[in-house]
Order: sequence, then structure tokens, then C-alpha cells
Amino acid sequence: MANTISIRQFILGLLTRQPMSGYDIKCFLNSLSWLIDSPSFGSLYPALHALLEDGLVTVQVIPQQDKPPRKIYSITGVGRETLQEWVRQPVASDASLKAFLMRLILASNLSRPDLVALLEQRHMQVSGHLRRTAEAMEEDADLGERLALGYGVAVANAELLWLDDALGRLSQGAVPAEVIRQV
Amino acid sequence: MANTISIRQFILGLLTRQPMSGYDIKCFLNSLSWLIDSPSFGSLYPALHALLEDGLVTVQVIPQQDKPPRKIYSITGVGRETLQEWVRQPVASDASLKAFLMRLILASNLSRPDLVALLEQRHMQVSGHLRRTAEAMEEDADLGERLALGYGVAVANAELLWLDDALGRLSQGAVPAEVIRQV
DNA sequence: TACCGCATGTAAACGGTTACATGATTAC
DNA sequence: GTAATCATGTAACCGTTTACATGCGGTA
Repeated sequence: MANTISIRQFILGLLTRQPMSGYDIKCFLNSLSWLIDSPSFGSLYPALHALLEDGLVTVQVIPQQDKPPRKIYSITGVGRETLQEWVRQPVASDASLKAFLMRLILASNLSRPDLVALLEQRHMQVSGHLRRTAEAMEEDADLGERLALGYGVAVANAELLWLDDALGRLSQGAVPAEVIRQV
Repeated sequence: MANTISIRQFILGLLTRQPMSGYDIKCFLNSLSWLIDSPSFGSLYPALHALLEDGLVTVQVIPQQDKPPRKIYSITGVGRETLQEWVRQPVASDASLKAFLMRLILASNLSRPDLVALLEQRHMQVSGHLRRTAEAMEEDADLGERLALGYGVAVANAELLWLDDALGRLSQGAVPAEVIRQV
């Protein structure tokens, strides 16, 4: 059960899309920082070094005039195997929205049944939270607690709608690329 | 700009609701763990000790037979002042959903204009994310990225609907207690 | 017998941020 | 002149989790 995704594993997954430098990864993650955490360089570069030492990635150093050389990292065969091992194991039942989103971003590394399983797991978890919250709602609660609970319920319902929609398309034989609902 | 809420400040805020023991706080936070992080005892107890040393809370030790004594913490006058100082300062523009929810849970410590300001800030931030995402959507993106973005957009829209609703009620003169939308 | 709930606490380990260093180029 | 973009990296610091210690009562 992998509850927290270490940035090590996550950036390894990102490198399946294309070879990237640390700076590239940072820029990409910054564009998604409203959904997931964007690591600082202070954790990003050491993570890349660790992956390199474990043989999960390789580097190609591209010198530039008047600038430090770009170091382009590529995932290796061993890296892909290691990623598969991790990405296939089930999400923890208390996984946060961010943790789920990090896995979703790596959807390209999933087979269709695995993608369906990921979405179904999230559906079960969110509907479980909702059910338990509805039961607890009866009790007298403080203003702030009720506000936060109401907010959370609204978000959870939106999640379930999206998941139903996506799972519906997948079950009707849609290829993963057609799962995305138009905004 | 307080982006991250330290558990110190947060549990200080929780103590405005009622005096509680560390164990009580943990149980309450566990019930909300699908929305916000529930700290471990290893950070909860030291946080309580620190608040005590700073004079922001007081303890009342209640002995029990065959069990370690319960230590009930209460917020002091200084504690309330310190909390007010913190809770009034604006949220960081990159605040996460969790960070916002933590503030919302402490809504009872806010005046009505301050509550309105908190909701309006969240509204601006979320609609800003949405706008920027729509602009970036045009570009060719990977399956996982589009899935995650679609998911995030769905959640963000649900947030805006809830915020519009709550702000609408507040502007029509509803007291904070009536702001909660029926589920 | 073994585990869960109650109830507190500490120390080591871990993962991350912050702040620094380097240095050229372009823009306000 | 000051800041931002590009591009890499290190070290100190900080908050949190994990794992441990203690100990009784109820339950499966």
C-alpha cells in the first residue's frame, strides 16, 4: 500500500513521457502546482542523483555556452520495471486527492484494466467518505466543521460524477484517450 | 502570507471550540482525515507542550484509575490574541485545498466580513487556476495530464458553485450558521 | 492469546524546504 | 540598478512520521 508517493518515484514516472532535465521537470510541475505539490530544487536534484545511482535513469550532458550544461535524464529498462512494480500496487485507502492525482498523471503507464481499477478504487474511497460523513452529519457540529464538511461533500460529489462519467466511457469500450470529458 | 498552517496554530484554534486533551484532538482530526491531515501523536503532544510553554494554553490534569491521567488543555487570553493575529492575515495565493479547509474549520473565530473575505479569496484563487488551465488546455498533452487536469477542473467548478452559493447567502444577510447548503 | 481502545510520552529517522553559491542574458 | 529567466548544485534546518515504551481493561 503506497500512501505517499515519493518524488523519486513520481519523477521517474514523468520521465516515461520524454527525457527531461531537472529544470524541465520543475517547470512542468509548477504548471500543475494548483493540483499537486511541486518539489523544490533542493529535493528535485538529489532525487535525480539517487535515481541515477540506482541505474533507473541515465544522463546526457548537453553543454551550453555561458550557461551550466543541461542534464537530460532518460528512464532505463530497469527504471521502467521498477516503476511498473510500484505503479501497479494498490493505493492506500486513506490516499489524498493529491496522491490520487499524482497517480492519474502517470496514467500512460497503466494498462486499461489497471486504469479502470485505479478509478474504481478512488470511487469506492470517496463514496465511503461520503457515506460515513452523512452518518456523522446528524450530530451537533460547530459552524466551521459544518462548513468544511459541506465543502468536502460538494467536492466529493463532483469527484464521483467525474469518475462515473469516465468509467462509463471506459466500459463502453472507449480507448483511454477518449475518456476525457469535454469541459 | 501564511501558506502552510502549522499544527501548533491549528490545534490552538481547535481549543477555542472547547477544552480538549491531546487524545480528543487526535480523534476529532481522525474523523476529518479525508479532508485534512491528521497529525500523529509524535507531533501532536510536543505541539501541545510548546503551546503550554508559550502560555497560549493551560492544562488541567484529571487523574484516572488504571489509566494515565487525562490532560485537558484550554486556550488562554494570550492564546486567543495570538490566534486572532494569525487567522486574520491573508491566505497565500498558492494555498492548497487542505490549507483552505483548515482555515474554514476555524470559521467560528472569524467575524462575518473576515469569513466573506476568506471565501472570496478562495474563489479568486480557484477561478484563476481554472482560467489559466483553460488557456493551457489547447496545447497537446499526455493522457495522464489531460485526465488529471479534467479531474481538477471538475473539482474546481464544484468549489466555485459552493462558494457562489455560500457568498450569495451571506450577502443576503444570512447569519453564518445559515450559510451551510443542505446536502 | 492476541489485539484494540484508552492515554501519554520520547528519540531516531526521514523527507522536505530554505537559503545559499555561481553566472551570463534580457527586460523594466 | 534590479529583477527575472535559465540551470545546476549543496548544507543546514525543520516539521513530521515511525517506532518504541508503559499499562490496564475488554473482547474475539
